[in-house]
Amino acid sequence: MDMAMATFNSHDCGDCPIRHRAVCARCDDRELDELEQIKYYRSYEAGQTVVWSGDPMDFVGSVVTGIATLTQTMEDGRRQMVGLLLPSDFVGRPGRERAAYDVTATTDIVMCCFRKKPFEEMMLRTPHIGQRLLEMTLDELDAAREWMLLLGRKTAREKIASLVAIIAKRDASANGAGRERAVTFDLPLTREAMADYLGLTLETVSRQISALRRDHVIEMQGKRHVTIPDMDRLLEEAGDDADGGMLV
Amino acid sequence: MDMAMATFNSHDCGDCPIRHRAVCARCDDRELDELEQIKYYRSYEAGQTVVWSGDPMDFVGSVVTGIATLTQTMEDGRRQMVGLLLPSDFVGRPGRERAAYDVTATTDIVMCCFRKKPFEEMMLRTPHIGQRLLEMTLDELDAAREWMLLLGRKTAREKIASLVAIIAKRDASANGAGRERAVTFDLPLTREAMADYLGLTLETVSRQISALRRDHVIEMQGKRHVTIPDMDRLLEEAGDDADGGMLV
DNA sequence: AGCGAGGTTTGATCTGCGTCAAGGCAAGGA
DNA sequence: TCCTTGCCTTGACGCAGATCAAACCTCGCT
Repeated sequence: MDMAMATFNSHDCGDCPIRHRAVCARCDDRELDELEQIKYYRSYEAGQTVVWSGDPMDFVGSVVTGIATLTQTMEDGRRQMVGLLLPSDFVGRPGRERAAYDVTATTDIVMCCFRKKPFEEMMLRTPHIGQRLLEMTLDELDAAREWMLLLGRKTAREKIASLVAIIAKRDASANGAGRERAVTFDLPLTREAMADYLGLTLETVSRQISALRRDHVIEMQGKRHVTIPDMDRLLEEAGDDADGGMLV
Repeated sequence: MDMAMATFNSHDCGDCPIRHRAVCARCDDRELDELEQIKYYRSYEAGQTVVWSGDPMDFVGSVVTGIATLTQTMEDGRRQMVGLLLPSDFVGRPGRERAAYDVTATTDIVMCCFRKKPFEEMMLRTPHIGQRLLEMTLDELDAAREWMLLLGRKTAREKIASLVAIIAKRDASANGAGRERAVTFDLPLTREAMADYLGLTLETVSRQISALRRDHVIEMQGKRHVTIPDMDRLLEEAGDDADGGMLV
């Protein structure tokens, strides 16, 4: 853990603690200086909307701390979350002027943003930024496709188990955790947000969480704090293969 | 239409008729020559598997003619299609050695492939290939997210209408068609493949197609050939906003 | 302490789609 | 010509999850 923090600090891009996983991961000092010119921070409180779908969006950026979501809404109000943005995830698309989705802060967040125009110009001059962005986009595409399997074919119980497993995994890797038993963390989403992510109603989410608790697949302290006594058991409930389904 | 064919031929990459939309879209003559060195064709018959998930994959490439699918399978056999590959769509991921999904030909197909290693090297030397690949990947990501909305929130009827609309649209743009009424085309998928795409069973697919036919949203000649008397009506049934939901 | 709001849980009931089962249709092979 | 095979359609029935409804818990505010 101490090691991990040390790594964070020695690799910052200006003062972003996420540089080693972000778009500027492979930039040298000169390039970081150049990015610094067009960089600024934005912060939002839990519940605030960062951008609305269809609005002009003149920046791109990464989440530094906190959690945001990407959602799509139909005219009659049905909502589907299409992305969960955890620290170091990238938002915005070079070459597009308007946001395609609603971006909402579900906890207080800080984002490290670059003005879009100069960022695009720099991308053209600095191929490895584009390459890094391609890698990140391909990872996102894989995540989206894993989610399609979940939405199309998994049962409500499997959906909940999958979501808990994913948050546990991301949380563990963010905290540099190893192989210890009894993983523990907070659910950063309301029941309603989970429902929007999983293609369920909030009542079904609540019932299935209760059921998993009753069956000792998860334990809960209060409504948000989760402990996982046996990660393999959880992954089995999620219907994933043992390694969690992701090729690296 | 004649114009369109002329355009195809004057832009070929070697003899790929899809060059203007493929990864080599912005290559100059020297670069095309270089690609030519590492290029070869593969063809498969309807029903054949191109690669199995987890198998080593030493090439990347584009579909030239025909239609292929990307599917994911759970251990108990539940299947979800996660991508539909139409002519000009790209397959394979630079930087990964094994396929993450099953790739299957649903019609006879021809693919234009590049050996992966030299392609990756050329990508490093030729930034605009990577940029083009990024554009294509971002488009795929948008398509995947639109599909997440469909899988998570649409009814069976809306799912079928959406699928028909998407095939109609892709087909129309491939054939350079304009704004004429009464769009007509073949469904390139079996009922079972549609079910795998839509997160339904084949019986439900069949029933909903019958229902849309009964309600004159679509007309059918035989089991595969479709005519759409009123595209706006179809899009309404699909639950999309008028323009089809996609920002460009 | 009392109150209200947002989030959560739980119960009762309904329904869209899955499951199981039986046939239909067209093409190809003997 | 008949039989097989693959694909599609239709019907009957059941269930997982949606919908409607009520109440609870935990804050923060007055």
